[in-house]
Amino acid sequence: MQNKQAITILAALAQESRLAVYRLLIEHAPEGLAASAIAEKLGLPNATLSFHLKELSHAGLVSSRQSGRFIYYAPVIEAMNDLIGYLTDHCCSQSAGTCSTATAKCTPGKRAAAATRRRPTSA
Amino acid sequence: MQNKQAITILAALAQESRLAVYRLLIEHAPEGLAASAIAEKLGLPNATLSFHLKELSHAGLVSSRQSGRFIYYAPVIEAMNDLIGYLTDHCCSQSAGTCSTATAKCTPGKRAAAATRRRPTSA
DNA sequence: TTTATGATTCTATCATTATGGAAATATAGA
DNA sequence: TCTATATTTCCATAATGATAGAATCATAAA
Repeated sequence: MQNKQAITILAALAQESRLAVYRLLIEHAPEGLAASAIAEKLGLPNATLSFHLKELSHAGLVSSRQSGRFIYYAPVIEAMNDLIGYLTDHCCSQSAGTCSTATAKCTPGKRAAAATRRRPTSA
Repeated sequence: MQNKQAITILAALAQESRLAVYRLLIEHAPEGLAASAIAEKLGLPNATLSFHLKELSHAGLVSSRQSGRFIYYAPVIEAMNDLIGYLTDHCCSQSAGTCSTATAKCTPGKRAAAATRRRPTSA
C-alpha cells in the first residue's frame, strides 16, 4: 500500500460520523445497508451522510450497489486489511527484527492475499 | 481503546508530514530523534514541525524527553498497537466468526497486552 | 553575563473539511 | 403521466487544520 493511499484511508476514518458509518456497515457486512437506513440509524441528514459516504467511497473503504430505489453501501474489508498491513509494516523498527508480523485476516479467504501483501518494499 | 481516542490517532496519522515524522521516528526507535534532526531530514521549518509534533504527542503517538538543549522524540509503539487492535476488532462482522483475530505485536513484550486488550466490549 | 543554539509559542494567513437546507436527479409504483 | 420515495448535488456558511515568519523561551558553553 502506498503512503498516499494510507493517508486517504486514515483521513476517511478519522471523523466521527464516518467512523460510525463504517462500523455500522461492518455490523451489516457483507450485504451492507441502504443510505436511508444509515441516515436513520445514525441520525444524520441526507446531505451530510451523502458527503461522508462519498469520502468513504473515494477512500475505497465502502462500495455501493443499486437495488431499485435504494443504494446499498457495504464495507470493503480488503481496504481495512491493507491499512492494517500498512500500519503493521511501519509500526516498528525495520532494522531490528523486533516486530512479529501481525497478520490481518478479516475474512478467511483473505489470508493468502495478506501474506502476499507484506513486501520488503517499504515505500 | 475508545472511539474518540482512535479518531485522534487516525487524524494524527492522516497527514503527510506527520506520517513522515512518525515513520522516521520508527526507523530510529527506541531512542528517537531530536527535533532539529527531524526538521533537517524532512526539510520542515521549525515552527511547522513543532506544530505537528504537538499533534502527534497529543495523540499519544510519540513521547519526548529533554537532553541538554535537545528534545528527543520517540514513537510510542503501544499506541500503534492499540490502534491496530481497535481496527482489527472492528474490521469485520462481529456476529459471524469470520474474522481471525489479528494480533498486533510490534514488540515482543507486548504480546500479553495485546491478548488482554481484545475484549468483547465493542463500544 | 553574554552569546549561540535548539525548540516552542505567537500570530496572521491560507486551505481544507464539515454541515445541512433546498433544489435536482433517479427509480418505481399508481 | 403523476406521485412518492431514495439519493445526490449545489451552495453558502462555519469550523477546523496547515503553514511559516518573527518573537520568545530554555539550555549550555564561552
